[in-house]
Amino acid sequence: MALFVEKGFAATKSEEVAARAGVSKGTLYLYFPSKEELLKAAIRHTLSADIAAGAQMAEAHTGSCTELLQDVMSAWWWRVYSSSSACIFKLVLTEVRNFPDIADFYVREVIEPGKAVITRMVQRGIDAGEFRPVDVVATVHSIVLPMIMLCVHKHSLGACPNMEATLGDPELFIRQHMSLLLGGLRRPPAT
Amino acid sequence: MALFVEKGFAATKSEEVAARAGVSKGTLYLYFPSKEELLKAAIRHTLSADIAAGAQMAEAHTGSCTELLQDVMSAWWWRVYSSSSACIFKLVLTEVRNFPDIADFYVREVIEPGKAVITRMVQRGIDAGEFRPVDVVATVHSIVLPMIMLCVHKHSLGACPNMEATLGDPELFIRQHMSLLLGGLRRPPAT
Amino acid sequence: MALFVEKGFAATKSEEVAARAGVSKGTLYLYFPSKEELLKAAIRHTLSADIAAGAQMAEAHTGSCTELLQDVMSAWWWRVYSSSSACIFKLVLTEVRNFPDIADFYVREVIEPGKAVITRMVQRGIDAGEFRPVDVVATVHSIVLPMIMLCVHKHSLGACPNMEATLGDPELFIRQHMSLLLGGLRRPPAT
Amino acid sequence: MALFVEKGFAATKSEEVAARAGVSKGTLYLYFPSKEELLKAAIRHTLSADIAAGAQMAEAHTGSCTELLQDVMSAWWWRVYSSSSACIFKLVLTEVRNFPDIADFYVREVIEPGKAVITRMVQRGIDAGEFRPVDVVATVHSIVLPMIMLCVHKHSLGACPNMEATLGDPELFIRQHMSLLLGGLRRPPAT
DNA sequence: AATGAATGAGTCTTCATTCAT
DNA sequence: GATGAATGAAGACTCATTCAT
Repeated sequence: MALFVEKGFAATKSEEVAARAGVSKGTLYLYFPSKEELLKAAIRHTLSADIAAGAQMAEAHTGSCTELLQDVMSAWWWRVYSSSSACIFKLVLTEVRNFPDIADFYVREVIEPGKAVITRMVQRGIDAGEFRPVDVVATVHSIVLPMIMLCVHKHSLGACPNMEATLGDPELFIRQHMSLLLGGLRRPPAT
Repeated sequence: MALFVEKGFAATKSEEVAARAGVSKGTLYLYFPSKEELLKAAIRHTLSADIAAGAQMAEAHTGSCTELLQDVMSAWWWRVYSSSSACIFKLVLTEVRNFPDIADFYVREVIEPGKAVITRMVQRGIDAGEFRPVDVVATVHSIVLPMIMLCVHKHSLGACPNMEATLGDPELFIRQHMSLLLGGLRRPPAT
Repeated sequence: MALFVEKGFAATKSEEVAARAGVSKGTLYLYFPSKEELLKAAIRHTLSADIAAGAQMAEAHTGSCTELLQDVMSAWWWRVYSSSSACIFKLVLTEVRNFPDIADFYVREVIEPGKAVITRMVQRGIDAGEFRPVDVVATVHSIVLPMIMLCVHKHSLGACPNMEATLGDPELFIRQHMSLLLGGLRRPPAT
Repeated sequence: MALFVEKGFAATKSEEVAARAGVSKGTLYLYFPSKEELLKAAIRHTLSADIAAGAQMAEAHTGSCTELLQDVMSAWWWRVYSSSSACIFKLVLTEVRNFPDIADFYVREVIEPGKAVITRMVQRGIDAGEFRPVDVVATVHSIVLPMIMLCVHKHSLGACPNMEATLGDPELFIRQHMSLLLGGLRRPPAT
């Protein structure tokens, strides 16, 4: 993963992958029939339990929906951002046009479950009268797109020398982002 | 550009580039000393007047800052998203770790001018008492990161067969995104 | 051809072929998409005019059928044996099971035309009352199989050091072979 | 043997040989120091008793030399053609140039004993006044070369799909071949 | 004795780059 | 200026052979 994310699939040599894995070139081909299958296996393997974890965290939460989005979303995002899953986003964005099978898999395993969790949070807030009756889909995108963008950035420009600070402190930003969005989302107290 | 964005630098053959340009392989090397320089030239060339245009549109605007952000930002973003500049984001994300020179150039020519324009809009709103005294940098990121993400998506997953609709209608989303943010940004009318 | 015949397809390196042809490895792949296609092209190219020549020689012959078979067949065979076409037989025998397309081509271009020429000679002799009414197909095989075997031998055991003489003088053998067969073929003079 | 004959030495993988033998790759190397030695062992092992059998059959025969050649030769040939020894001819033809040790062995164990048996049969016929005083060596070749060619064919073109019938029925052919040769060989009855 | 995971030298094939025309 | 044939360094992949178990 690290090499594919850093250099891209085409620019990564199988020998480098083998070396990084501490085995020989031949050993790679005992376990994966081609470099392409190795990539797909790496992608599949990385998407561990992070999404399921988000759903669980959301279920377990007791409290207002505002707190739910503010606290649970931030915590979940930070977990993903800090983990090795974060690089999936850059990798898929980068390679999906050359390997279209990745698209189906990614949509099914990442995008849809991820959106479902957040959609439920937002919908719950609307149903409870805590949020204004906004367009749920657009709201979900307003919430997650910056989060994904930070993950992509971390493994792209943010991983270049002297570029770490380009987007500032990510954790702080996400808190303020959620706070700004919740400001627009919350129903104003009835006068 | 089209080929580099679609396949990535390493997977794009000079011969394809030549064919797409309607010249021969040799001709490419009359104008560019190497494939790498060709990439850099393509990136430099693409960043036409779109950023300057944003600044001008902002200067020319008369009206409230809310309208400024809602109307001018949406229009500017749409202009970029629809133009061939939109692919720059995906290309840079993809290639910057292999060609770190691109980083400086991109930060200097794209990120900083772009942020400056938006920062000025937000700051103006705060100074005018129209917006709450939020963290300006974070707010700018909340505004632009989804916009960049849509551009990236357009040339990545969104360009894969049967994936066009994954993020819904982008223009509609941006309007709702700005509206949600402005809801959180506007100072509540004093009671 | 020389290399494929000597070492076999699988044991011949494309680099050797290129070197023998006086070009670089890359140049080979400008003209042939793969080593396999190179083999097929080599086979197709070798089957020059030798078969047509046999037919012409047979047509042009005036004289008894005994002379026709004795003289024309020997001359034709010698022509093939001495030419670079002779190696085709060994090459096809060796490689046909790995590349079954070669089979159709070989049957169509070599076996069938070759048999047709000889069949006509034998049939003419029978029709003229010069030969006994033998099984024509078997007779043709009795004539040609030793001839082909000599060609195969020339490029196989016969090309090994100190093995040149294993089958004796081929030209002499073919004359005696034809003479023996004609002894069995000719109708005994009516008493 | 089956695999070496089918694909050739270079294109046969040791793993396939092991699988066909029902053992593991490692086990092969317990019994043979290298793939090349495995080939040589296979060749040596195949040449069982078939040649000695021919000599015995010839010795045991009582009757005219014409019958000897017609009956014993045909029977002997059929025995070889039908046995697994038949593939030796193709294998040696194919591999002898890459492994010249095979040549000596083959000449000593196959060619010379085989020729000796037949030479004796022909010579006996001449000495008995039954055959004309032909060139014995050439006659022996006229007899055996088509026989060997049929064996080679069986494991080459003849083993390709839809090519089984290319040379017709081999047993029938050999009988007619011997009959044709004997026609040329027999001394005409004195008038 | 038997195994099969691991190795890395060796091979086919690609493609950025050059240069004679 | 434009071309495209030629090059050869580089990379994916294979497979004979080894060796710890």
